[in-house]
Order: sequence, then structure tokens, then C-alpha cells
Amino acid sequence: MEAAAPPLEACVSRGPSAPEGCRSLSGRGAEGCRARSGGAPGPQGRAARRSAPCRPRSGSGARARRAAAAAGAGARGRGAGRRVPGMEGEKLISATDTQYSSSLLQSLNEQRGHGLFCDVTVIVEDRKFRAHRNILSASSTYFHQLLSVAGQVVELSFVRADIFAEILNYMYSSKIISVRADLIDELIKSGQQLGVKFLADLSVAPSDGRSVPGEVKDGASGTSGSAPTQKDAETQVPAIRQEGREVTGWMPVITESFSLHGIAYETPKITVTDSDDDDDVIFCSEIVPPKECTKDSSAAIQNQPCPNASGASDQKSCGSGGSPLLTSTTSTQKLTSSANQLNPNQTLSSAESLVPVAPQHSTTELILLNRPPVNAPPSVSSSHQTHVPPTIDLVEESQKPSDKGSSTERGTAAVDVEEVVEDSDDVISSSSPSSVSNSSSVQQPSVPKVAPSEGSGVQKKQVVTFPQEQSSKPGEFKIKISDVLSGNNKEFGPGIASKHAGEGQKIITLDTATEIEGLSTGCKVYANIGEDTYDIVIPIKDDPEEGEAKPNEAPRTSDGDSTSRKRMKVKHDDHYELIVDGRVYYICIVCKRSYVCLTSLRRHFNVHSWEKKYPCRYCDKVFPLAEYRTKHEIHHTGERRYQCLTCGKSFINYQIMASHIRSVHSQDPSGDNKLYRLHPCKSLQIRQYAYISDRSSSLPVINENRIVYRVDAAKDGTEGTTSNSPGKQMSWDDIFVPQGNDAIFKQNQSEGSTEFEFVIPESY
DNA sequence: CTGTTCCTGCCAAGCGTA
DNA sequence: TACGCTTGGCAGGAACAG
Repeated sequence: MEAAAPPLEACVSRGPSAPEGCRSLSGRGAEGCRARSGGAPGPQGRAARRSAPCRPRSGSGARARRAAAAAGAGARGRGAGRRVPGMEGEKLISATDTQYSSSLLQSLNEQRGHGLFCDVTVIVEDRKFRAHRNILSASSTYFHQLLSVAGQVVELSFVRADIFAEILNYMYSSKIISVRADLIDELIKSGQQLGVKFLADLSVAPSDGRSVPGEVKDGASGTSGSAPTQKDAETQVPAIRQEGREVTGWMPVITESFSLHGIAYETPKITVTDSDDDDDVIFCSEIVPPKECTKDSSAAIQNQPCPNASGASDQKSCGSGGSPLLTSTTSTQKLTSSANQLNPNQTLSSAESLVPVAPQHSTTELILLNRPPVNAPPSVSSSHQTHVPPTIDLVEESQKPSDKGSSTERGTAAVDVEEVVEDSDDVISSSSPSSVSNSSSVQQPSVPKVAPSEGSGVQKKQVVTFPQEQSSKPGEFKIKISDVLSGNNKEFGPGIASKHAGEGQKIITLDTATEIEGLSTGCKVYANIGEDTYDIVIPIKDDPEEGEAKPNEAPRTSDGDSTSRKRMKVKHDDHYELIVDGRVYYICIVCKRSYVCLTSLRRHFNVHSWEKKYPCRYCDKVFPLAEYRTKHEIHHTGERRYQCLTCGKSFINYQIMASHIRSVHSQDPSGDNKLYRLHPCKSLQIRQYAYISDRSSSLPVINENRIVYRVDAAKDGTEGTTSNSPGKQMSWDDIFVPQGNDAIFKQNQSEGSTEFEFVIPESY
């Protein structure tokens, strides 16, 4: 199954992370995108469905689940094979397909290999891994949390691609096969970070495991006096959900001495079901004085029952700021770092002090609020962060550097504001790793406390614009959002909350200073609501049945919410919106670049998603943008379309032509005078929309060498007019419908013009 | 320094839907 | 037929590689 989802090596070597990063909004006419493409953001979502803001997960429901689980377990454990005297005739027969789980996994792995039904793309370094969301979330606590809110594309920067490939293989095969010994440490570490229990447990000696039968979590929770050891830390992450999970059947040999069965019945299932119900709830962070922690935790408990030890431990850690934190911190660190991937740069205001972290599993709060330890895993996206923070220079027009004064009510968050400034500096300059992500990674339900009455929390964020001290571009400002107040809706103009609520959207509260990048997909960020505040609205899914957005479906654009057209129903997971002074900016959810035009963002987003691939007809390269491909192919054909009107020389592209005009004629080609002429393209008459979609029934796959193969996803494996056997290399002719290229070339040749000198590549 | 590639606002054409 | 969305080309600046 090594054939799994071959990474798509982009030609785009530099990728979107090019240093210049955020220049988007500055640029020339930021006057906004033409109405035609996306248009003005009309009235935001009219989703009929009223948000049910805080669906407190009823404890009874959780109890019921546990009871059911226990009952089931009991039935399995005790009832099996038991006979009731006198009931021979009514014997109940059970059959267990012992092969099912393995064959199921194998089947899924095959699907992955063919790219079938893969609904998430994980980008690691320069490789892309297609996978199934369910598998990832079931195998990894990190993914479980992340994918509950993230879009279809997730980027990890704390794991190496080859390591992740192994991890993924494990997830799909339950095996670690032939991993180089020197990679094992890293594999384990990554497994810990991702919350893959098996991998994390590889670091635990069997004897250790035996020592804590059924009590693993207690070790974590209790912190038992002794300072947490490295091992503790290492085992933390998996501990997040370990007990409630399957564990039994395929416990790794190395740790099978654990007696987890007993635990399973007593401990709550920490993660699983929770986030599922509330994917509409994105943020759950709260800044609460330690003393209130219990209250919060109780609220949290409402959401995610954490009765026993773990719950206790949580509270304990919550209340005391000391070492107890370590456990949660450790896990936090992992999660945050990972969470970071999606939202690099999250500024953590509350950092060290404020927040005693909330129970790890009961909510993700701690993840949001805690600044990762100094020695946080390198994870934190480093490289990527350099360009991350969307620079929004427009802001200066509208928003003065928010004197923190705007926070008339800055209760507990006052400290945060201060910190935000500092943090934001960090963020801007380096996007500190600590960036905890908040939102996207961690969203779990919790909102409740904020505005119980309305069922939604209104978030007030203070806008801080930074005169570009660090930016290379003078006059460039960046926006930073800090907390003004948490949980105070009244300030916010009651109208806002109610308005959005009326629109079927959910307004939630962020209690920590976070950057807007932390928002999850689909979020709308309204700026200048009130004074220097942001209102963040999480749209609620209109049709839960429809599931998540399908990339190939027509997107629901932000502005189109008001319409009820079918095509508008599908949400896009590729961006969120920032509205500043009525202007809409579209922020790429992956790299945080901002765009004035949604179409630009969509075009750009393909760089991440590779949903469409634009292969060159003449070589093996594949491009994420049609234009790149076209320009590249021009180099194959040699067509020179740009002609200098001064000397008549022709050039292959604008840049060369412009360079020529500047150097030879000392003129500015971009001036008012037209100094060149652009001839129509004759050599490349590719039919429109000549791209390959990932979603086609039979799946063209591009291997590491950027060779296109078609994988026979479906039965017949036929696509169009060709039918290649799986694995057979496709030729570009299979992909492109010939458009009389021969004629084109002949025509050109017959032209006898010196203007176009076509070079017919040998490969063609 | 030169050539190539990337990036993004803008624009036009094509297509689907009401 | 109008409208909205998608697609892809162009301009021109910028980054990068050799």
C-alpha cells in the first residue's frame, strides 16, 4: 500500500510562502473586487436556522453514552457465552467477524491509495497526503480536534514528511513497517505530538506500563507529587483520550501489559463524540481567574463529563498554578503546536499566568490559553509563519492604532491587552511558535458561559494596528486583535449579536487575544463594529445533512449567503472573511494571505489543495494555476507574443520585453504610451478548463516525479476515451483533448513569419 | 545581471440557473 | 435574458536562481 496517495510535488517550489508574504491588500487598487466576482458582501448569512448557541451537552446524555458503553462492554465481557438454563431453544447466537476490522482497515488503506473518498489533505513540508478524516481523527487526538473544525486542507509543520508518511501508514495499517532505526525517536515524538497512542507508547517500556494498570490517567492527573518526568510528558498526549478508546484489540505489543479494560468503563470518553456535535462552536477559550475555574470546569463538565480522576486532575491543575500544569501543559503544548499549523501566530495573551489551564479534554481551553512552554516543540510552524500574518495596510485608513483605551470594559482581559501588544510584536516578527491556535485547532464546544442568555457570546476584539516597524514596507500596517472584554455582550451593541443570531449564525466569544488567523474556515470577521472591535461570526451549517463542503461544488460565497440558491449552500473551507469598513478581505485559511477578490483567493487556494492540476503538455510538470502552466508552455513552444514597437523585436513574455524596453530604449513599458504589442497566442490553443481534478471518477494521480498516472478508482477504470490500467502512465494526450495542435504548428510554420519561432519540443 | 517563476488585482468569456 | 459563478489571461511588481 505504499502507493498511497502519492505526494503531489508542486512545481511551485517556492510556493505561497514566498517571503513577501503579505502584500496583498496593499497593492494597487485595493478598491475592491469587481462586483462580478463575488461581489459585495451583502447581508451576511441568512441561514434560516437559528443558532442553538450553546448546546450544553447534557450530562445525562454523556452518562447515557457511558452507560451504554458500559452496558455494551459488559455484555461483551460477561454475557458472552453465558447460558441461561432452560432457554436452550432461544439461544442467542452471536457471530464475530474477526477479520472485519483488519479488512476494513485494509480497504480504507486501498481507498487512500487510490485517493478514493479522501476528504482531507494534509500538507507536510512539500508533500501532500490525502486521507480520510475519520481515520485521522480516530487515530490521532490531534487530528480529532483539528479536523473537527479545519477545512479540507491541513498543514503540519512540526512533523517531517517522511515521518508523517510512516504515521499515516500506521494509521491505515496498524503497523509500523521497516522504519529506519534512526527515525524511530522522531516517529515517537511525532506520534506523541499527534496524539497517536501506539506511537507514543512506543517510548514506554513495558514494565512501566505494567506498573500502572488501569491507572495511566491517574498518573497524569495526580501528578503524584513527583515532578513529572520526561516520560510523563511523553505519555501525556495519548493519555488525552486513551482510556475511552478502543485500545484493546490492537494494543501494541510493547505496551500490552497495560490493563486498560478496567479503565475504559470508568473513564469518560474524552473526546470523541463531543466535538462532533458542535462543530459549529469554534472557540472555547475563557480567561478565568483561577477561582472561577471550578465553575468553568463545571460548565465544561457539562459539556464533557469528566468525572473521575481525569476530571479531578483537571480541576486540580486548573486551580493551582504550579506543577500540576505540567501535565496539561504538556499536552497542550503538543496540541497547540500542532494546532498551530492551521493558525500559526496565535497570540496567546493569557500566557503563562492567567490561565490555569482548563481541563485538557474537557475543553480545549487550556490549549487556547496557555502559552506553550518555552521548550515547546519545534513544531511551531516556523517557516510558515514568516509570511503568515496577513498584512492589512488598509487598516490605517480606518483604524487608528487602537489605543487600548477603547476597552472601556476590560475586565479580566485588561492584562491581555497589554500582552497582546507584546505578543503581536512577536507574532508579526516571527510568529512565535507559541502561537496557540486556538480556534481552529481546538474548538470544542464551550461557549456556554459567555452569554447564556442569548446563547451566544459576542466577541469584542480590540484592533491594534501596528505602524510597520518591522515590516519592510513603510506605511504598512498590520492588524492585531486583542481582547477588549470577554463575555460582555451588552457592550457590544445588542443589535449585533441578535442580528447575527437572526441570520442563523453563531457569534462566539474569544476570551483570549488571538489573531484573526486563528479563525476557522467560514468565519466572518466584522471589523469596526463598535469602536475598534471585531465581531466574529461563525456561520452555522445550513444543511448538516449535506455534510461538509465539497470542493468541487459551487462554493457559497460570503456575500451570497443571503440567497437561497442551491449552489450557495455549500460552504467553502478555504477562507474566512475580514470586513473592514465595509470592505471584505478574504483570508486564506491555510497561509493567511489576504485577498481583495474572492476569485483570487480561490485561484490561490489551489496551491494548497491541488484540487485541480494543470499539467504541461510538453513535460511532466504540473501547476496549480492555469496561468503558470500556460506561461510555462510558452517556453516549450517558443512563441514570442510580445513585440517591441520601437524596434520590432519580439519576446516571449512581458518581463523580458519590459526589460528590453527599459534597458535598450530607456523607456517605461508600463507608461501611458503603448510601447509594445501583444499578439494573440497561436501555439497554445488549449481548450478551456483543461485541468485535472482530484475528484474525477478515475483518478489521475501525480507521483513524486510529477508523472501523471491514472488510478482506477472505479470499476471500469475508464475515463473519457481512454482506459489505462491502474498504474499505467498516462500520456498528456490522454489528458488533453487534441485541439489540432499539428495544424497550429503548421500554420505557424507556414506563416514564415520571423515573429514567431516555434520550437516543437521533442517530447511533443 | 538576466531569465524565470510567482503573485494578485483586474478583466473578459463561458456556462449554469432562475 | 439576466445574473452570478468559474475559469483563465493579462499587467506589472517582486522574488528567486544561475
